[in-house]
Parts: sequence; structure tokens; C-alpha cells
Amino acid sequence: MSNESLDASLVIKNALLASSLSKRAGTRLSMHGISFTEYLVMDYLASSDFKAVARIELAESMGMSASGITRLIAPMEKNHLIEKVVNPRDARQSLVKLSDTGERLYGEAKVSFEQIAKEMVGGLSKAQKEKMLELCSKVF
Amino acid sequence: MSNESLDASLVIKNALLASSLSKRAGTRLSMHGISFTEYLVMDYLASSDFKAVARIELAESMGMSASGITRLIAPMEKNHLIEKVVNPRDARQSLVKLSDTGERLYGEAKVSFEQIAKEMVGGLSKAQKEKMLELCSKVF
DNA sequence: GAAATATACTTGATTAGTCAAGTAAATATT
DNA sequence: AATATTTACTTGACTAATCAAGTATATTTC
Repeated sequence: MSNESLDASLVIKNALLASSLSKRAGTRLSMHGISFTEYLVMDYLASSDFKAVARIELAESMGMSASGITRLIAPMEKNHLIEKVVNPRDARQSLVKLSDTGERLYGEAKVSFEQIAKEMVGGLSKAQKEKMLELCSKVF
Repeated sequence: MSNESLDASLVIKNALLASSLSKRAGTRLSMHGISFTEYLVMDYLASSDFKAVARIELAESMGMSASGITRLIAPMEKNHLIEKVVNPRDARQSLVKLSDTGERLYGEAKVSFEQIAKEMVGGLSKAQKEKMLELCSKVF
């Protein structure tokens, strides 16, 4: 295989893999009434120590547009998973944090997510998983 | 890090990586007037030796629904990139193949795609790319 | 060989996102 | 201090996909 087609194959394989993984994860998470993307938001907020975060930061961290975040957050707020927090230093911002309900739901969803994640990458040894995570991080 | 959270991190990292890669690839491919998904279809048809392929096979190979393929192919057919081929043995099927125009466009797009793929995975050595491809294949 | 079931595809309704344009507040420029 | 630019976000119009239901053909069962 030429170098170029190795690169191309890698990109394509990764795209197909991620599509499969996120679909399976989404199916599992739907039992908690949330989508994979919503889970990612919660996970990010949780990793931010449950502190309020600017929407723009969320957008960047998730590789989404600002408007995508607006539309993603709106129903989560309506469902009381997420709370708006104002930033007294900057009135343009509308910070976002997990509500108590959101934290609780995240905790439950996390169990399911870790279960399905385990099933999905079950074909790899611990060392291989670590290697793959490292390689992914090197690319992005 | 616990085993469970390693699994979860790997799945999340992969999703974010693939999202980034496919967006960048899509941007580059838009110069040829096609999307990343359309490129994937063409690539699959090319790898099938440019023979006609059933839509259902396409759907499966790309991890998409049958209706997704219908809607994806329709404009490609209108733009004469893809031709319908009937299967005399099964009138339910509507096979799909690259037209001459489609083959030509695929050839051009492939150059761009391999270029951007090279840029995107440039942080890895050849051995690392091979390793990552192998690990991805092991998972899916 | 007729009836039941399964397969291949399409269509209508919906969802999750995009981009471009708009608004309002903050920051920089002069 | 007034003006220009940038930043954070929202909204309207659109696109790409999904699912559920429908149609037509093929296959299985009796």
C-alpha cells in the first residue's frame, strides 16, 4: 500500500468506526432520554468540575458551531438538566452548568456509557486501548 | 485511570477525532463539489472495481440506513456521477455504479483527499499509522 | 400454487446540525 | 470620549440524515 493510500484508509476507517461507535452509544443512552452529543456536553461540564462554562468554550471543545450549541442546550435547559449562569464580568456570555438533576442523570448515564464503551472496545487489551488513545491524541 | 474510564475516554476521543477529520476532509472535497459522504460512496464503488452495487450493500458498508442512501444517491445521479443499473435477477434492486464522469471526478477528488489525509495524520510515523489502522480494524 | 413472510427500496415527517446574518456587549483605536 | 472592531450568542433558512410506514418484488411454507 502506498503511503498516501494508507493515510486515506486511516481517515476513512476512523470515520466509519466513530460513526458506528456513536450510533451504538446513542442507542444505549436513549434509555436515559439523552443523545450521545448531550452526553458529551454533560461529560465536559462534569470534567470542568461542574463549574459554569461559556457556550463558546463548549462549542470549541466539542468541535461544534456556536449555533449548534445554542440548539443543543435549549432543550436540555427546558428539561432542567442545565442551568444558565450569568457572567457579571461579561454580559454577552450566557454560561452553562449542570443542574442537580443534570448531575444525577449524568451519573446514571455514565454507568451505561462506560458499560457500552467497554463492550465496544472489548476486542482490545488494556495496552492496546492506551496505545490507541495515545495515537488519537497525537492526531488531534 | 480506571479501566472503565479508559474505555469511555477512547470512545469519546475517537468520536471527536473523526468529527474533526471528516469536517476538514469535507471542506477540502467541497472544491470538487462533493461531500465527504459522497466521496466515501465513490471510494466504495471504486474499490468494488467500478462494478454495480446494490444500495443495501452500500448502506451496510457505510453504516447508513437504506433511506439515507436513497437520499444521498439521488442528487449524485442527477449530476450524472452515478448510474442506475437494473438487476435482471431481482427487480427490487436498483444497482448503482460510477459513471465515466463519476470515475473522472473520483480520480480528481482522490488526489485532494489523499493530500488532506496526509496533512491530517502527519503527526504519526508510518508504523504508527499502520498500528492505528490495525487497532481501528480490531474494534470494528 | 396460494398465502405468508421477507427483502429492497422510497417517501413523509422529524431531528441535529450547518452557515450567514443579526444583535448586543466588550475592547481597541484615534 | 466617539467610533470601529471583535466577541458571544441567537435566529432563519437550509442540508443530511433518521425512523416509521408504504410499495413492489422475491422467497418460503403449507
